[in-house]
Formats: sequence, C-alpha cells, structure tokens
Amino acid sequence: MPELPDVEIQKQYLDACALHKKIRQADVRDPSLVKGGSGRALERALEGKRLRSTRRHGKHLFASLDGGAWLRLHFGMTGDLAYGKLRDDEPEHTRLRLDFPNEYALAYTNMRKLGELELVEDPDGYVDEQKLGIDPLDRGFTIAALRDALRGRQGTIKSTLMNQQVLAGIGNVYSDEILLETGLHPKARPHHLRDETLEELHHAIKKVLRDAIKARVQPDRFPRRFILPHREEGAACPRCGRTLRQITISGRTSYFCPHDQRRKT
DNA sequence: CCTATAGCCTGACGGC
DNA sequence: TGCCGTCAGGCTATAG
Repeated sequence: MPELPDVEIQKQYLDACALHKKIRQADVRDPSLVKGGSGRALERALEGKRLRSTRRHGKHLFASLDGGAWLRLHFGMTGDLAYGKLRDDEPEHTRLRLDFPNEYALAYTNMRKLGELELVEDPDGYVDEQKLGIDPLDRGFTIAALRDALRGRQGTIKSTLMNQQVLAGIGNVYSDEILLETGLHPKARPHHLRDETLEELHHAIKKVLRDAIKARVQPDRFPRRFILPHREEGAACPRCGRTLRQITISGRTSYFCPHDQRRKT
C-alpha cells in the first residue's frame, strides 16, 4: 500500500503515539531489512534514545533520535506501524520493535520483506544521495518544478510519475488516480504535454494526494471519483460508468478509463 | 544518459 | 482438501 499518502498517515500515527518516549529496548527481528549496518548496531543506536520528531520525503519516513542521527523507515509494499501494549500479542511479521516504558511498544511490520530500515545522518543528505525527486507536497513543488522534473523524460507519463527520482512519493495506485483526474492517457508522453495540461496535472497531483490524506487513506472515505476501491477487472469508471481498461505499464497493472482519458497532450 | 524487464519475498486466491 | 500458478500498491540490478 504505502505510497506518499499512506506514509504521511504513518508519520501522523508515529507522531501521535511514539514521540518523546525513552526506547528501553530495540529488537531487530529481521536484520535483512537493515541497510548500511548490522541489526545489532541499529539496536544499540536506538536503545536509550527518544524519537524527537519526524519528517517524510516521498515514501520515506525519517525519525530523529537524541544525539542527531535519524532512523529511516521504508515500507515497501506491505509495511505498517502498530503501537500499543504489545507484550503478548505482537503483530505478525514484526521486523523491528521499540519498547517504551509501561509496556507500550511500536512495531514495524512487513509481511513481504521489501522494506528498509536504516540509520542515516540526516534526511536531506539521504535525499541528495539517492537523487530523489521533489516531494509533491513540498512548498517548492510549483508548476515550474513539475516542468523541470518532466524535462527530457522519454517514457510514458505513468512510469515517469512513478519514478522516484522524478517525483518522490507517487506509486502505481496514485499515478492512476492522478491521470484520471487530469484526463490523461497513461501512455501519454511527458514532453508532449501542452502548458495547460501541465498545469492541470500539477493541480491533480496535489489534489489527489491531499484528498487521500484527508480520507486517512481509508477506501470507504475516498472521494467518489477515485478508482482505488474498484481496482479489479471489469470495474466501472467512477466518473462515466464505462468499463475501465486494465493494461500493463512498466510491469505494473494500471487501470484507466478509455473514455475519460483520451488526452495525450 | 534513458527505459523496460526480471527478480526479490510472502501470502491470498482461484482453478483443477 | 491440496497443489500450483498468478498476482500484489515497493525498488534494484541488469540488459537493451
């Protein structure tokens, strides 16, 4: 699940429950998710510290620790957080667990092990190193910034939107939503877009992501115009009612409306 | 430099 | 019931 809106909700969740509490004990249950060091080293870096604040860039969540380092969490396709009195009923697939006073704990779970845990010096440095694109909810994400990001891209608009080095945070699901909102065909070419279309795309990116966050990424709260609750073969377009097409782009299953998404420029 | 593809990992689901 | 193939919203390494 975790794309930008999902990670934003994870961030709010972590902020609400796990900040400013002493980490009595840290347990890395699966060191294979730990990047740039051993599980033991990560545990030692966390124990005795507090999570002071969080930041998000795209699909990455960063939590600052006493002493200056940051814990980076990436959720892959199945990552999640769970906080509570986890003493006896720890969630399945817990890969990292932070124990706080009074038996409360935060569990980072991930069924498929495609996520990442890492200690980094600071989020900006990580973003630079990885050459991640701008986060579309950052202040700096202007129409000009979008135009720059799309410049020189030769692939489809759909795969370009999902490229984390172009824009950080959009994945398979939300790229479909954004393209429907804009009326663009997923195989449109980024460099063919007219200025007016570019402006509409810019607006749609922000609107879709914000609306998903407002809905707290719960499908039953999404705006009616979203495809998301209906991602299956033969589903109806939430706008015009015609049958959605399912195609593969860059190996990902995409849904689009052949009627409402005819625009390629 | 760019893009498309296979593969990583586990679990759910449908068909036989 | 059990087995098998397919697929899933992530990203990376590799090939073209």
